[in-house]
Amino acid sequence: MSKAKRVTITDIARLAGVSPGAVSFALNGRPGVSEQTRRRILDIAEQHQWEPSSAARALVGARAGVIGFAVNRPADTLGAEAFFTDLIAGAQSALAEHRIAMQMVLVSSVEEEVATYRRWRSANQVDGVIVIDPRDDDPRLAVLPELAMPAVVIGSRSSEDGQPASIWLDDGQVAHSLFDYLAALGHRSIAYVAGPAEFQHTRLRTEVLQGLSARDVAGEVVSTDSSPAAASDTMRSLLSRPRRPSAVVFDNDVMAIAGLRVAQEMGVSVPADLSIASFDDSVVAGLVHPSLTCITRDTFGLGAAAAGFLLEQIDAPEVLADRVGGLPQLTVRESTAAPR
Amino acid sequence: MSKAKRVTITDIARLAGVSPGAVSFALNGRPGVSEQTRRRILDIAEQHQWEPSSAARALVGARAGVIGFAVNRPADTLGAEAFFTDLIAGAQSALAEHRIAMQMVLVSSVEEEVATYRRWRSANQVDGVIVIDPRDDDPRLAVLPELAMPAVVIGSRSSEDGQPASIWLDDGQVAHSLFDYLAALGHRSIAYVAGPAEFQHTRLRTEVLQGLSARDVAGEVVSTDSSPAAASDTMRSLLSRPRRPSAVVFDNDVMAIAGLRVAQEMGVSVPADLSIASFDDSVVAGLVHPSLTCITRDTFGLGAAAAGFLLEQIDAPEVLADRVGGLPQLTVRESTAAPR
DNA sequence: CTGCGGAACTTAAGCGCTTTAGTGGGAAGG
DNA sequence: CCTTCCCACTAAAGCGCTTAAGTTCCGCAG
Repeated sequence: MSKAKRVTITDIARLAGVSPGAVSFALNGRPGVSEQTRRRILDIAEQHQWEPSSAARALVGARAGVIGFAVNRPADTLGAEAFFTDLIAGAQSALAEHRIAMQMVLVSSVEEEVATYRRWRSANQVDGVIVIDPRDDDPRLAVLPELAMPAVVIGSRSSEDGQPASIWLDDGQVAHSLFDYLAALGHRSIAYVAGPAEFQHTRLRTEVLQGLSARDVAGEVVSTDSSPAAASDTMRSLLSRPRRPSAVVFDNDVMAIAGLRVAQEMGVSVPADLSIASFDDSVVAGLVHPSLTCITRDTFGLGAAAAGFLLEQIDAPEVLADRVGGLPQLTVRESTAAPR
Repeated sequence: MSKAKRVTITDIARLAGVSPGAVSFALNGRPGVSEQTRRRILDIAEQHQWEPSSAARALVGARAGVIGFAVNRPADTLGAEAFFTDLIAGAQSALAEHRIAMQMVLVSSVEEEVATYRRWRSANQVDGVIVIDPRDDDPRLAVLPELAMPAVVIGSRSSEDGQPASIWLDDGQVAHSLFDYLAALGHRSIAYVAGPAEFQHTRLRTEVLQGLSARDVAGEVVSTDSSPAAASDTMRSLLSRPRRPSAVVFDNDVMAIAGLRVAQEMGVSVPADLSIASFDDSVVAGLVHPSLTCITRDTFGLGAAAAGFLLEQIDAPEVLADRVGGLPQLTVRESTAAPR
């Protein structure tokens, strides 16, 4: 097992009969070499399958060729939602063609997440980061600009000045399309089984539901930790009441499926006696019986958009205009109907 | 936004009144510094929140502090199965304490995967890789040793000499526990809706099923691309026959849920008229109605074990003994029963 | 008292790249 | 014919670390 000698910029330079500097210029598309020479160099590089060492690049303070993604969620519940994997897969698809890698790390608190960003910055380990689950008064949103770390936030909104650019999910509109639909069906008592209250989208959705009181719709919000177990418990207590809600909306598809099961166990017929819907879609949501009415978002596309946006920003840190991420749609399936 | 000057090994050396080399020795636990000095250096480092730049380390050929994970599956179906996310989450949990990051990249062919490994090696970008879905005659298994790239294979078996170490999932036993269970219930006609035939586990499971003919069990295998759509189609044609199988086993939970739905649509009662089971468990598998009998594997633990094993191997490349990864168990739920 | 071995450090080279400050030569301008 | 300028390119200095090859110095055997 001889130590495979790697080809370096010097080798390419020698082969092309130029200096390593010239190769660097050619590679990075900067002036200093003639078009003809550039082509020759690039050809030789390709022919010898040479790619610049990302370590060396990162060391001199140029691009690391990596973007970072710190996920702050309990590790064991990550797999339950398809959201992450879809998001990651989408981001990857956008990164792959640019030969950019994604570094993922699980953290267990916002503080740890911030520390991770600092570490990444000081070692020049990543060129930018994707941030999810923005909170009200989010420390991360202050740290990132301070570190001059390109970032894109996927979430409800941001856009105070000096905050990282964000892909803005119009959670208000999303909430409207679902809750309004239920109201229009005739539901006058709607329960919303939400995730942790500190997430911005939870607050937004809650506000929309409560705004429906103007239309004689009684909305009730239950905060949970987003676990299926919590969803089951909540559902059980909701259905044990003398006056049940006629529709229950869950924050994500797994919770909704858990809720659905409870309803079935308790002999409550869906959608005849109870409508169920979810703010997240997934393959299984359309596969269970009855299939679930959901807000369908192109999570894959969202990940791709976020990654693309991030790359743009790494290239031109000035441009900070927010973006709207895809248009979520209401997918009506079998689990919702007019109340009796 | 002044350019935040980063603290380097030289700063720490100066503060400790030693040379950078000494700091390096202290940091990496090698001889050359007294225990007393080592402590002092380490204290100062911590106090100034210094961590060595992984780029610089990687450049000199030492550890990159990153392990790689190239996933060769269609991007859009990744999210459907919880398997990946769980695996990744588990790996992360094992890596986090060692401050090792994981780099993930999606590839679309084995060739691309191999190319990725080569690139990683030549840029010293990762210290080792996790490989999944071993195939018969797998080119990856030959390339990795050639690259001297530490690797652990998660899969059915490997262990020809000169192949990377593997965490061995006893798919034979797994298949036995499920198929035997069904046979014991009295099923004499079992269909197995499998994934792509080139995966080793597919073959192993198939063999086990066919071995059951000795017990008068007629086994039938249908290869698919693992998509829920294929599962639905297969299920429909299976149930349209004059003589239906009395039990259908799916390669993963999403497929099983898709199959379940088809049965329900066609008015076939599960488990009274038909038993359904899956080789993969997930949260939702226990949540659908009827809940699914599954092989339950601690995927999270598997990821953690794989990552840990990989780290060991990076430290001591000689030790190559295979490992057995967790003990999968049969989780009997509502979807299986004795045939009429 | 000499010599020698080893522990505790220091020196300095070098990993593969980027980048700033040149250098040389040809074309344009006087 | 000489100057000036620009273009295409070279030279060389690092980036932050590791490591092989010293250098000191101290204790101890002879």
